[in-house]
Amino acid sequence: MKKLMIIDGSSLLFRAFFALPPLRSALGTPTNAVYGFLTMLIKLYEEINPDYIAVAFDKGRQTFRTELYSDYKGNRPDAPEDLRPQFSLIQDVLKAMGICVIEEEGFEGDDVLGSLSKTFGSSDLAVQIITGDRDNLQLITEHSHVFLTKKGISDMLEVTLENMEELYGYGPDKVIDIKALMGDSSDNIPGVPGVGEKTALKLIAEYDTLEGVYENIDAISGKKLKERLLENKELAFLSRQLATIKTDLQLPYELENFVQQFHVSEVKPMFETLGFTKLTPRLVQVMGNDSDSADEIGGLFAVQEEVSLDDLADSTALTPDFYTEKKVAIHALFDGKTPFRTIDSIYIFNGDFIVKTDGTNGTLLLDVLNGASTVITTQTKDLLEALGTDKPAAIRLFQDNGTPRIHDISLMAYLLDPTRTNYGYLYLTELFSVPSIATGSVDVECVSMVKALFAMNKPAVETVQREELWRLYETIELPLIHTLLVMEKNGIYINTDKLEDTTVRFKAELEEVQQEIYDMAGETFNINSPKQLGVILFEKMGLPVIKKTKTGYSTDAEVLDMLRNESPLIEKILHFRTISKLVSTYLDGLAVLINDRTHRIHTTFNQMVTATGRLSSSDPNLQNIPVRTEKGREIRALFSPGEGFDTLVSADYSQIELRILAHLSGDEALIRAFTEGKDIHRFTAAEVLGKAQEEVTSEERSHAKAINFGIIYGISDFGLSRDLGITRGEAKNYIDLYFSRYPRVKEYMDNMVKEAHETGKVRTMFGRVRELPDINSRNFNRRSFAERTAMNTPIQGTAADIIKLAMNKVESLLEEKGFTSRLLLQVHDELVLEAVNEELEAIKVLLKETMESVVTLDVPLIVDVHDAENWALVK
DNA sequence: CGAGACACGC
DNA sequence: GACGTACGTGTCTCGA
Repeated sequence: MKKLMIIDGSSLLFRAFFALPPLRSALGTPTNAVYGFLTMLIKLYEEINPDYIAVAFDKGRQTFRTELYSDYKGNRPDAPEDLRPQFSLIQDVLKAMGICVIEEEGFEGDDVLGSLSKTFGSSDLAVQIITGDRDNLQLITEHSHVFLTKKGISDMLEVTLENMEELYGYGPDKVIDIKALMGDSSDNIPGVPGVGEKTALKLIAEYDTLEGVYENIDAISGKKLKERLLENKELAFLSRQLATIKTDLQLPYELENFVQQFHVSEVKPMFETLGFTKLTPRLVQVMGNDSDSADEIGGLFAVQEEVSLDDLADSTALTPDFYTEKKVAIHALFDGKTPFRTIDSIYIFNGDFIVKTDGTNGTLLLDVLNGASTVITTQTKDLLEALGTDKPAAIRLFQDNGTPRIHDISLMAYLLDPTRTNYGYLYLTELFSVPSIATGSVDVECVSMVKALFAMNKPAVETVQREELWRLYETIELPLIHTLLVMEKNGIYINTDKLEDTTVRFKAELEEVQQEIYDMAGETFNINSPKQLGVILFEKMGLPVIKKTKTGYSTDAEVLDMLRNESPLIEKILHFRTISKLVSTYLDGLAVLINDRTHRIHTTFNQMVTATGRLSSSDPNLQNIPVRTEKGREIRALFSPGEGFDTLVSADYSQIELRILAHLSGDEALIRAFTEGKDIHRFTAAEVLGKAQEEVTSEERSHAKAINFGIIYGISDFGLSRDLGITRGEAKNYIDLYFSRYPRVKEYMDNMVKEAHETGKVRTMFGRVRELPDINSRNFNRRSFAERTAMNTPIQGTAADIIKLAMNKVESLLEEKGFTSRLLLQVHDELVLEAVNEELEAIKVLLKETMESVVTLDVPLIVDVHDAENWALVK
């Protein structure tokens, strides 16, 4: 049912004024009452979520009541000086917020409330009257409720036809008759002198109305009382007239006038002037926004309908009836550290009821998750983590017919647009057009979240299916959650003795180099500060400035490399940088992340970070452990098989991206190179230079390697010239030559860019999509970037698809065959496992066969598998 | 606390 | 002629 909220503006403003300490805007205007009023308004929106709203104010001191009785409200003091200007201020603010403000000359706000309530209240429209004045209780009907402000500004009491008798001992119809007898000192309504609340209540309870009292006057016991009643009969009837709120004013309003037209752009500047900095977003959240500045406020939607915690049941409600064969939405809060967190509390919504419970009864929760037909959540990995122990919880991801049971809405959103930085509720509610999350207590928010989740399920699934991403979700991404969690929980062992030893040695070396640098520079400075280093190199020593950054001289490795011959100091700086990086990021960084219980390192694999579909790894990042330099490999050598395991195994795809390029482009020469098992860089050099492969020099090969690399990334002659230290013209020649030898590659690249221009997106072999909004930008930079992305993403993304598919398959085979050996890491084109000797050969075969056959391309996929006592030697 | 510079991986 | 290899994460400095 729709709701009309009518606010007694004068009453609320008074309340707010006295409830809050004095506040002033920067210009000195008192603002506390206005601020308090708005705070109450937000609260009301949260509680009532009205469809229509009007605010009524008193107008003029002279009303029909003062004509009847000149002393009406005669004893009321003037409003405080600081309050008076706030009456017009609040009206301006409300009007700016698109809220209908009503004043009626000669009448009080109450009369407007009464008349609106009478006019509009019906079985189709519930009226909610907001006031601090109990007189308004007379307006209560079956269609109109009164919310009375109590103490402060946040406490409200809803009075209805049903509960009024209980609360006050009488109903709405008695209010005016009681008042007629007892009077009201605040309004200076006389009543019958000597009759107070008690007597008035008793009389009306007995005789119903004022008329009834006088008709039965003889039956009234107490001589004095009878006398007073008779003496003041006229005054009593006058008092009743004064107390009676008018409900028959003809007001020129239609319901449509009470639809709020909220425009942030109009309200925000006003609030800024008043100094209400935090109010705008809160208002936007509860009132929604008329799209005029969705970007500015983050595109919030209308807030959810009222979130009541009254129906929040505990775990006793989790009977099979609650979840069996039902869709449930789940949101949980966690305790502890990854990947061994536990559930602090969990909210489960089955579309009708919400249960909140803790994680103590894990079996029950597993039953719920496995008994439901569909589990809707954004926390699949976290739930599998917290409900399992050293392995992911045994929760079925698929129904028997193979369709996903777990609907991870965040993961779906990632597939729909992988370029975003987060997939939280704020974004999801907007993306799938459901009301945004209510704010308030943790309970209110979590309840609001499970409700939102439930509502998102349908639009999310439909959108994913419409965008042809469902298959990707079910065949790759959903099962991957399990695989990733297995690896996270497994963790990888680090040789701590060796770690300590290496740390000591590297730190000593760092000290030494640092001292040498200070000696050579003739002063001490912070070598880690590019700014200070720049001063030494380019000002003190006068070395040529090669490159500048936004903030000063560039001192990066490329620059220092060019300055190598200028001073022996440069070499030392580079050396310092290398060691410093290894010590801080890797040695010290890894040491603090060794788990106390497992003595292993447990990274987090993130599935929803990269724009291309790759994984990322963090805390720590185990995908960028050094490998290129001798010193760096000392870090890598720290990673070893843990207790109960004998060796580390690495399986890496050889040239997977170039192979994918060969397949996708269909280029004959490239396909032939791979089919014949050629060294692709040597082959390319020979092709491009038009000579025999045996005659290719190592320099020529490395140039070709750089070209191959560049091709994958969307080459430019400038980039290549910089990489190879050749002129741009020469680089361009190389590229042209490359494309002339691999014509279908050129064609493929052009096609990708063309397709992107036409459709605004590109896809991988498995349908993973990436939108390229800048592809038709007039800005050269942005457009060029998008074009390179169009060339690179299908290749890199397809590689990501393939290895994800492979690792899922490897994991399920390891489980199926009951191997002890297990997956530890994925590094883009490499899987790392720890194995026991008895299984080693079988594992190696399993890896090679599984990974190579996971997809059939026009070129062979080749996987190199090795094992060794540490990760550095596994090659 | 965020931006910038830098460096590590694929 | 612009811009100038894709994709990440972590550490450190520096200034608000």
